[in-house]
Amino acid sequence: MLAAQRKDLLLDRLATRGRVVAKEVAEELGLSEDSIRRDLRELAAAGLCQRVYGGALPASPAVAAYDVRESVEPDSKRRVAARARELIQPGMAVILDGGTTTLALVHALPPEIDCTIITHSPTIAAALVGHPSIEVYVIGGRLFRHSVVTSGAAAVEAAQAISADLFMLGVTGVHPRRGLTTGDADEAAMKRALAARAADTWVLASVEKVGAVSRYPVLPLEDVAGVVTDAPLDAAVVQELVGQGVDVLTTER
Amino acid sequence: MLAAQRKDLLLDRLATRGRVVAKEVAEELGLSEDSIRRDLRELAAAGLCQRVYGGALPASPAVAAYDVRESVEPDSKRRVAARARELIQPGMAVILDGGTTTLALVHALPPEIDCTIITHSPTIAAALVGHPSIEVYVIGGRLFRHSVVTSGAAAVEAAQAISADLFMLGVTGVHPRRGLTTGDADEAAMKRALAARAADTWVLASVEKVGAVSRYPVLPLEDVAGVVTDAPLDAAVVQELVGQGVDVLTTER
DNA sequence: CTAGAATGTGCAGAAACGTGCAATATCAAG
DNA sequence: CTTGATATTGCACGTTTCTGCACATTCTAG
Repeated sequence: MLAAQRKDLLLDRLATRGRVVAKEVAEELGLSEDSIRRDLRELAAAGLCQRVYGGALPASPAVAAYDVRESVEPDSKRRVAARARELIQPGMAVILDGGTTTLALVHALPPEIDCTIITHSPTIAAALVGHPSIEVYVIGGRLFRHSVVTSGAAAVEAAQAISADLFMLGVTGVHPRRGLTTGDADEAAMKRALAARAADTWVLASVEKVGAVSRYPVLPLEDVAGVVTDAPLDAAVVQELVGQGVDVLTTER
Repeated sequence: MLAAQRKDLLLDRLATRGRVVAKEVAEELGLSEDSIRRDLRELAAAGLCQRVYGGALPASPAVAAYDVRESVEPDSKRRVAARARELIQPGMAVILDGGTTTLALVHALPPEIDCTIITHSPTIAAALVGHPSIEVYVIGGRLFRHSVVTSGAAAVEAAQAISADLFMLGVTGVHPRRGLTTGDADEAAMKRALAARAADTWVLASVEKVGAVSRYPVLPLEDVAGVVTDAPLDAAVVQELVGQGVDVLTTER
């Protein structure tokens, strides 16, 4: 086992299990705790994890991540959600991605609206209980902790069985040249699978996402109907998007 | 369980339940109250909580509004959950039914337990995000509002693809002659489908369910491994259940 | 006021840690 | 193929941290 491989494994474990115990990994890989601790020390120095007594935790704790994200730009998310809500008409079938912005969209929906919502996010599904006239369909599969959605092979397969008018897509990066990106490969594939099942895909991008780029590509900008954002219309990045023929809905009046 | 993780857990509990009782957490995590108290002392020193006799409260009183939720959750459900938790061993695959009792079971689970949980309840799935070492699998389908679980043909079909060691079943009626019953026909069918996928089915029945009968039959008592309840062992109904060969686990010591 | 529970402190054993060092593996140049 | 430089790994040892217990003290309910 190469040292670099081992570090990847450690990061992977941090992402999926939320922690690494030095003793456990050492035993599992058949080498000394010293080596594991050395790796963790280097990862921590690179800012990729947080060392604690006994092992390490994610730099941005996977569990806390969701709560923390909820507090990032809440006003911006609410404004984007309010604008995106106008795209949803009675009778439509809409796929909602996971994430805090789409959750804000649920809260922004009129309680009496009559439509079908399909989602792979347990959080979104639970939030929709308060809307009795909405028919809710949950896409099952393995739960991916970081953003609290189902993904993986089973989820993609389940997604093939549905079709919808709209897909409200959340990503962590919207960039004029790099397109739409997110932080996890499996999640990116799931988003693509969902986009393929909807007639139109709209991207919800609160202000901090516009111009950002994450590691894994989701879709090129040509494949979406447009972007709903809170970024000022005259910002350079927004103008660049418009210049590429992307339909940009802003919250400005 | 890492010490740093334990502090995260304490903060999480403070945020979601509005309080922490040192004795409870110590028992749950299987370590001494001293350690919990030490943690709480340090968190208090960092201004992250407020120590009180017996445990701690959130530092900011705004969060304490959730205290209400805690008090409406009947102790009976918590006791049943604590007893049922002992049936779950590391490495098992467990199907969790929806409902408040199974949700209490999730809260009672040791955070570091290493097992697989399969559920058709988005609420349960979302609650399990706090348990990084548990692999969570969500059964998709149409959302049935009353108890916030997926059911219907698609959900039953998805359930066929899984198998488990245990099924923790929640019903609204446990009766010596009428067996297990619930309030919705579709939901009853879903519960049957799940029971068929597990080696053993245990019924979680808080005190008000024992002796009650609802409209739709779920399973006969012969088909379950046993009942976990909070009802007194010497109650007539419980004796009648035992007389029928039902294995009854009570919370009495 | 009193009994029982919760608390703080000091202490000791166990576990984890960092550092220095030696053995081994890897690799490039000669 | 050999040699020397470099990196990796495991071990030893002294240090730090964590944890549970004992005991004296403080707090709360009745």
